[in-house]
Amino acid sequence: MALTAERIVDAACAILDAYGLADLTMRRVAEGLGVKAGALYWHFPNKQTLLAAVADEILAGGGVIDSTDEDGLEEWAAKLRERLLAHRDAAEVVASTRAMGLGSVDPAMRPRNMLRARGVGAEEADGMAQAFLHFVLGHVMEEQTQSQLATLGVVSSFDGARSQRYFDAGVEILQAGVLRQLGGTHLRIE
Amino acid sequence: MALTAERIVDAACAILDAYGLADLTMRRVAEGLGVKAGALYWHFPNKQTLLAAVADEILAGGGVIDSTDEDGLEEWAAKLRERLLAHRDAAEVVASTRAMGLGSVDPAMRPRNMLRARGVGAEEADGMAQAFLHFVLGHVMEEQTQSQLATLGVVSSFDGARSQRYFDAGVEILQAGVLRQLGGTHLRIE
DNA sequence: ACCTGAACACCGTTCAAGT
DNA sequence: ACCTGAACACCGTTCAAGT
Repeated sequence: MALTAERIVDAACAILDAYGLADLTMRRVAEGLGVKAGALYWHFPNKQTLLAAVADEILAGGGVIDSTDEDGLEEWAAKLRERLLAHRDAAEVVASTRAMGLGSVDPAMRPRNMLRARGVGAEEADGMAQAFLHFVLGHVMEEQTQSQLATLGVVSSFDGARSQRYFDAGVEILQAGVLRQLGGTHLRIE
Repeated sequence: MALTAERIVDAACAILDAYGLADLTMRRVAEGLGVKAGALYWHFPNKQTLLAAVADEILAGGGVIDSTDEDGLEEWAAKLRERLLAHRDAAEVVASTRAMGLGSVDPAMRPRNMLRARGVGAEEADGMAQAFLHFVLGHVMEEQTQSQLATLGVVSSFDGARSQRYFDAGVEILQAGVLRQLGGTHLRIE
């Protein structure tokens, strides 16, 4: 089997899911492919770039454009959260990739387009989309580390239902804020 | 000079400011103090704990409780951002420390108390404070990596004014969302 | 073109031994 | 009590050399 970028990304994802970001090392990815670590550097210039490809895989994962255009910001946020929760430490991977300016899948594109389609100006839509994205990433990041700590028995237990409520509340606040700024005419809650 | 936890934290902060989080290693901190790396482990059980102490220092830094109680959420957010921008990679340090459940300074306490003082229920205030905090941390995290990348010449340049506008816009959206929920029908979190 | 072998310059952490 | 010396088990990355 030839070593391809895709196979490397898949192996990296498998390690991420099974052991977490801390154990996602070039040596372990190589080992999972029956290859030496140095071989990976023919396909990726460095670890960061590989991680960015993993982030892209996470964000693009499953249905490509399954969400109908009728969906609102709340649905988008919920779907992004689901996608992140599907892979261990995914929020951290995406957040750091994003911060470094890497990754070709921009998770803020959809909300930005949704807002623009409803008449919001370019910069304003950008700001709103970023606010949503920062909230989702921050929330899921904390969610994933907390649940991980609970699994390790370091902390009592992780209350998933409570976390879900906090997420919904945050999204609702953001949604309400957007509504208010638009004069409540362009957007609908729900 | 005796090696104390405080001196170690100060040395770590100095390295953080000068070289960034990537270069904040136990060995370098020790070197800065004219001591061997192993010595640090008599004062801190591990690197994470030292980093948590650094996060506390960053958050508590300067005026302890200088902000008057008359300040609103916007002022709090602006001050937190300022504090984070004062140290390189500070947002990342605080975010990861927070996610791990470490650190004794809780940056969400003030906004939570402010909201509670205005009659918001406990869980609701929690959710709102978290939404604000996630946004601020996410925003500043990206701000700091972007400006860092600009310094390294990797990316064209960092537009501070634009970033400031985005921050203000995000805070305003959140503020508007909170206002709306306080004014009209209360959001039910359950 | 694609991968191995082997090294380089690091890490965090531990712990006997010194003082 | 507090720190050194020295090791252990790793890292990411590079690159001559093999095929």
